[in-house]
Amino acid sequence: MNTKDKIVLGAVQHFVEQSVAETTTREIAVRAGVAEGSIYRYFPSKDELAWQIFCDYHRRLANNLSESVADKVTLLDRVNSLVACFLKMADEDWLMFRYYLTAQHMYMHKIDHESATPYQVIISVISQANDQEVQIENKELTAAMAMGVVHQIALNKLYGRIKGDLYIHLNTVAQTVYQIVTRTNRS
Amino acid sequence: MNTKDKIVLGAVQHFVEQSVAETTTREIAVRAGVAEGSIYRYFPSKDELAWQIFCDYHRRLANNLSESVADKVTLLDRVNSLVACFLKMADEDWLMFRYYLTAQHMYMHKIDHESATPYQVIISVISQANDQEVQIENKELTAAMAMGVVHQIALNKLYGRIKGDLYIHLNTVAQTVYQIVTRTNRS
DNA sequence: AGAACGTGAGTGAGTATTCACTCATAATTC
DNA sequence: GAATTATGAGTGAATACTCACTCACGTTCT
Repeated sequence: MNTKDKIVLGAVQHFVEQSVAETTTREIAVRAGVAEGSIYRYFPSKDELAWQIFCDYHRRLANNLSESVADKVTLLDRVNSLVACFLKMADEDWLMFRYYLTAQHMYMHKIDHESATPYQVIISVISQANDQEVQIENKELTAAMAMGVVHQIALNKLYGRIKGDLYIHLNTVAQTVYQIVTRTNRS
Repeated sequence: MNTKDKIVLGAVQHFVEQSVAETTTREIAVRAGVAEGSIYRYFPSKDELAWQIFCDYHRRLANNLSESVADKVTLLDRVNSLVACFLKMADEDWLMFRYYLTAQHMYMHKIDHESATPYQVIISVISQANDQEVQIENKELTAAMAMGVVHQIALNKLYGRIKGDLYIHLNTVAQTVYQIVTRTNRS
C-alpha cells in the first residue's frame, strides 16, 4: 500500500473511535506506520485530511446511488436500487461508512449543494415519481422520512443494536421505503 | 440566571457550532459571561460538563417519551404520543436538541442501557403491540425504521432542508410511523 | 560499466502556540 | 466576619506543523 493510502487508513481508524479534533497527528502516523512529517507531504493539514476523506466518500456514495437508478424505469425498481446500493456500501467498507455517518454533522455546511449529493438523488427520484406514478405533497418531508429509515438502520448497527450485514434486510427496508414514498401525505 | 445555568447555556451554544473538543473553556466562559475558573466550581472538567449536559437531556427525553405513552392504550395513540413528544421537544428547545442530535455518536457507548432510553421506550411499545395487535418479526429492525423516520426529520431541519417548527408535520409523520409498525415484515 | 550527480519521498526532533486546569485573591452573601 | 462564590493571570503539558537531513533510486557523463 502506498504512503497516502496508509495515512488515510490510519486516520480513519482513529476518526471513528475518537473525533477528528481528539485524534493527534502522532496517533495517525503511528497507526499508519509512517512518519508524522509524511502526513504533510500529502495533506496541507490534519483538518484538510479529515475533510478530504469525508468528501471523497460523500461523492462516491452520491455517484453510486445516482448510477444505480440510471437504468431503472419504475419507482419500485429505483427505490430497490437505492436501498440496495446504500446497504451494500455500508457492508463493503464499514470503516469508511462509519466515519461518513459520524462526521456528517461536522461537514454538512461545507458541502457543495450544487453537485450531486445522496439527498439530491433521492429528491430527484421522488420528483420523477411525483410526475408519473404518485402524488406527493411535501417532497422534502417524504425524502427525509425515506432517508431516515435507511439511515437509522446503519446508525443502529453503529450503536450495536443491529448485528451483521445490513444487506440481508434489503427487502424489508426497500418495501418500507416504497410504502413511504407511494403514500400520499395527508395532513 | 444562576452561574451554573449560564455556563451550561454558553457551553451548548458552542458545542452545537463546533465539536466539544474544538470548544475551549475560555470561549465557554466568555459566552456565558463568567470567569473561566467558575466552570470548575460546578463541573470537574470540560468533558464532564459536556457529558452531563448530554446525559441530562437524554434522560429528560426518555422520561418524557415514557410518560407520554403511560396512559395510552392503543398502538395508534401510543405512536401519536411518542412522535408528538419528540417533535415538541425538538421545537421547544432547539438548541439543546441540536446538541443531543450531534453529540449522540460520542456518548452512545457511555450510556447506561439498563435505565430507560428513547430506544428502550420504542422497543417496549413495539413489544406490547406485538403481543396484542400486530405481528412483528424483527423488533429491532422495526424500531430502527420507525425511529429513523422521526429522527431524520430533525436532522434535515438541522441541515437546513426543512424549515420552521417540526410539530406541524405531526400527522404525516405519526401516520408513517404507525404504518411501519403495523406492517408485518416479509423478508 | 562505473562514477558522479540529481531527485524527492520519507523522517523525526524541534518549536511556537494553545489550552485545560489551578489557586491566590476579590467580591458577595448571610 | 465567616462562608460562599467568582475571578483571571499563571502554569505546564500537549500538539500541529516545520525543516534540515537521509538515502534509495534513476539519469547523465566519461
